[in-house]
Amino acid sequence: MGSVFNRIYDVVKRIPKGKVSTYGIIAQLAGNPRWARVVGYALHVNPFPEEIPCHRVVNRKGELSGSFAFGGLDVQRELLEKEGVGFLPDGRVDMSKHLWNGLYE
DNA sequence: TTAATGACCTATC
DNA sequence: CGATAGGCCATTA
Repeated sequence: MGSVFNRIYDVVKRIPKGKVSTYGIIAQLAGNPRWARVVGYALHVNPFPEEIPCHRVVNRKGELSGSFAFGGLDVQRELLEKEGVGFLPDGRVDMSKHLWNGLYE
């Protein structure tokens, strides 16, 4: 297909287990740092939720998305915790420890 | 083709 | 620190 969406999906698929990433970083890895919103839209229409780990994608603050299409924020939180991702008392993801910047897999 | 939309981000008050 | 405003881009109708 070659569209931007596919690039975004490809990047999201590369997120290692136990790591999380932000829309901005994914956009940057996809090719353009200004595709943050496009990333959100791409995941919103997520055609293959089983292959695209959108639960590992959070916003800049580390908060989980409100319009999560998997089953709710609780499910996403459990999935992340199950993968070893730590959460802060605020209910946010510990970005300083689990943030994936695309340097490794 | 034009206009509208959105799971964002940054800067400013 | 919280709230507000603006910008940004591809995709859809």
